Amino acid sequence: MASGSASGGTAGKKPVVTRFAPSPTGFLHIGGARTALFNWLYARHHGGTYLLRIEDTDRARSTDAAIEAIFDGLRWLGLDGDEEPVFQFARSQRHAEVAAELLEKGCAYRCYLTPEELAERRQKAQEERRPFRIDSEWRDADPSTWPEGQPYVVRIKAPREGETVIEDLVQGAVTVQNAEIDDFVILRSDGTPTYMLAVVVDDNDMGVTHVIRGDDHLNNAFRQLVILKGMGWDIPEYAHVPLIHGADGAKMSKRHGALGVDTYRDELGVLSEALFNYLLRLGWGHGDEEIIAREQAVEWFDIAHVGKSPSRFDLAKLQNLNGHYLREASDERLAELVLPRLGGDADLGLLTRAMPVLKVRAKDLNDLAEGAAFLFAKRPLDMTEKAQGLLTGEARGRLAAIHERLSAEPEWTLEGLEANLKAMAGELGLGLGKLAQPLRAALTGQTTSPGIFDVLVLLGRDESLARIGAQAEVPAGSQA
RNA sequence: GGCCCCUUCGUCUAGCGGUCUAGGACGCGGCCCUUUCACGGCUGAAACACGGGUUCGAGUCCCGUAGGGGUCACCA
Repeated sequence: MASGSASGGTAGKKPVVTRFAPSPTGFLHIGGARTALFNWLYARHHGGTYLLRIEDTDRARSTDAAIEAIFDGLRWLGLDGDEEPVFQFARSQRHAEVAAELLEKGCAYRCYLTPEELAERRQKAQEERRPFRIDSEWRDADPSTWPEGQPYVVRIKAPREGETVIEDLVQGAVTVQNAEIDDFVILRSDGTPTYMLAVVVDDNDMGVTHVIRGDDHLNNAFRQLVILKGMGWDIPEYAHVPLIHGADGAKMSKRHGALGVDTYRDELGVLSEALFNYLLRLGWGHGDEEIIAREQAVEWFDIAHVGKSPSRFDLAKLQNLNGHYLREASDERLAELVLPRLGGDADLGLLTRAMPVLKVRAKDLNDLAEGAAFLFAKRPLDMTEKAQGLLTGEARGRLAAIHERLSAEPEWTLEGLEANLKAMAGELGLGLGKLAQPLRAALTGQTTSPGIFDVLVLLGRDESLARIGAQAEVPAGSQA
């Protein structure tokens, strides 16, 4: 076999099966979430199946907390698998069997080189400034010469001549010289499988037809092909999606702002549909469309429009999108999401009623909580510096007048209050702002808030008058 | 360093040889709306990395250069 290609000959005919296969060594980060999204979307679009597999063969680095965090993140985004997730470690017996079969077929060999010997050779190669490629003397050793009772790893016997082509759905035709592919380890000396073996076996056994993953795996695909061919298994379609980079253009890592999706949800107050939409548009597009809901995404999604170049994560755009979805969300839902972000005194009913005027000026749940805080503040209100500045002696005098006038307000409705205060401004020959701004300060302790009449109505007659009175009663000039 | 991949406004992208004096979105500036802040509307600045080809014609195809990224484990 001098050359070959992986155009996924038979895979196209079968019902689509995709999979998202994170390793549970940390939270579900943004890049993983997008990979999951693309897999989910592709499966849904083609009426196929989307599976989950936890790649926990690295026992030292895998944690239950990470597994839970990943499931939690996926659930939140609505990207749970269609079937129970597969745990890779539980299948190591099967992996070992495949390694044994490869050994039997002569597609793999026992390599008795020790890690120390390897390190030595590697270093020597580096000193001589030549590329290091494993060239084990065990590759062609007769199995009868394999020493029993000594530790060994199983290495795949990779072809050394010719070239291999992968027709990647995203990257197009990618060619690699077979000489570049080394005899990588498939079974460690302790008998456990390596990732390279495990993925291939599991993808095969799970019936995966389309491998959609980050393009940091592109080189691995060529290695995995060696195993696939050795076993004579069907070759899946590959789609290597470019990575998401941080704002600085480098691969996202924990140091480069790769946050867990839980951080976007809990700390940044992002809605899941906003993150869904944002992630979808990172690296994929459909004409000029920007706002794309879940259903629409399923209908439109295709690998053909996945870009080939890496994209940078832009928080500002996510926030803008989030603002859009916030305005679209129901008041009840938002109130429930915001309630825990407020102190214990918050009232769900009032919060819900305030939501329509609160959400138009928020881009995330934190903004919403901040904007709602005045509703539940206790007297005396904390004043921001700017609000304090608004409460001049003159302003306090006007507040006293407003207090008197509003005390007689019969209805306390938006319309009534607006008419009343506008009339008052007219009578005094003042712009409405001269009344509204001090009033805003007195009622909210801030210089920005929802419309002042909305504030009055939300707070209600008693609380409004009390807050106005509290600021009006202070004698002019005595403030700090 | 070897190998692989990528390259349209600051960012995400549309563009699949002529309809591109390059479109949309975020961000940024201005204007309008307005009691504040937002929202919304209008508007402005802002890009085909560079050099060669191919072609009647190139952002779109090919090659090179530069730049960027990825990958080179008994990690995944």
